[in-house]
Amino acid sequence: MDQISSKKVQILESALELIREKGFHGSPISQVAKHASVAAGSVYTYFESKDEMIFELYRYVKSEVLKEISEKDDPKKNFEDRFFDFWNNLTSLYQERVAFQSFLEQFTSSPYNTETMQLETDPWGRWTEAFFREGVESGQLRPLNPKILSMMVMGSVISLIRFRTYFKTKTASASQDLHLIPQMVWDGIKFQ
Amino acid sequence: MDQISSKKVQILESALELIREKGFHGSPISQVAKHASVAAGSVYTYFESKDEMIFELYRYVKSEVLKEISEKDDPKKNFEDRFFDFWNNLTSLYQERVAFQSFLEQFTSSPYNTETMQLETDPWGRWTEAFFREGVESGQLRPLNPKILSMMVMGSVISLIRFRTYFKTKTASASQDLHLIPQMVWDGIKFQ
DNA sequence: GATCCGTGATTGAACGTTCATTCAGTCATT
DNA sequence: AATGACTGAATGAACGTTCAATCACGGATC
Repeated sequence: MDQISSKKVQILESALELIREKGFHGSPISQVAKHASVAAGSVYTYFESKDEMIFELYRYVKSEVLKEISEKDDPKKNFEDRFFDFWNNLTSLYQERVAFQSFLEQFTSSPYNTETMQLETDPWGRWTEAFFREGVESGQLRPLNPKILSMMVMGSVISLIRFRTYFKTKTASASQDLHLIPQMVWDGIKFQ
Repeated sequence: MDQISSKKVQILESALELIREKGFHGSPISQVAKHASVAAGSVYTYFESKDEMIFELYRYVKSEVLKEISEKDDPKKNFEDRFFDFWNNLTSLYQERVAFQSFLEQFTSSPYNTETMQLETDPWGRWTEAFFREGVESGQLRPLNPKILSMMVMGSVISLIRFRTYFKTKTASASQDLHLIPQMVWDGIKFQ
């Protein structure tokens, strides 16, 4: 019953793709609707306003990321392995679904990301926090606030993806080195 | 002679502040002009269009950051000290001038950040790349492409600032741990 | 010193466009 | 025939940009 109507998802996915290409201003409802093969007016059957649509898109993307990453995590492994799984799964996901990463970045740095929005219950945020807390409690990570560890790791993932996206063509040499990044991050956060 | 007209700087600073508060859409030329105490039409004496104004703002902010950071760097010190100076100076700068960081993030993740824009000669980008190259060549950093090292460090700085901004009030405990971040980053990138 | 003129900067109302949103009408299903 | 989903043209507000009018000021003239 928590099933989201398929037309609603169609609209969200259409908005996601458009926003990746053109940003928030470059994505009028008329275009979003056209790409989703519905009429402009229909968008308002599913969302109160464009703003509300974008807030729901934010929740949607984070819930998709959570679904994907949490289901591939194996809590029975030791934490170091789980960390590299986490890293690889997240970078692959962002690589496959470029619009996820692009939308999240745009949203986060935009004024949509109000204080209210940040205080909203955030399953993905709580999951990552719990993940890193386990690392700390099992003694494999530095004894720091898991929010901070999480922030550092996520920041690196984002930097990496951005790097890959921007420097797709040139600097083939550099791309060799990219494999070393998760190790560097691990060396930074592990218990020494 | 390369002096930028003070009215032009007034407009840029006004736009910077407004964009930090309200983002690109929330910063119409009429408002930018009002905050800069000029008429809307005058903006077009200094910039061809709103887009061109935003591109110039991007160049302006990066040149200000370069000026500030490069003048405080002391190449005579050993690289580890220079790294911590770099870190502290950059975080302080972004803390003092919140609009710099906010604008750069919004710009980078927006469609303004076209391929053409990225190919433009970028003194700040070249400076940081040279900085990390020196670290590699002096044997104090891991032998990686300096672009990648630069990216990792900048990503962490940004994450830290974001963290500070968003979690200003709550989690006072966490803020103790924030001091440890540059050390963690250094442990990740130093030659082991 | 007072007055006038010319020039370039500055103004802000007006224009045309784009967009979010609405709603009267149409369609599909039962 | 009734119901509810769907449509897309119409509406009005907001915006980027233009440009005729005004202003500020330095020099020329008396």
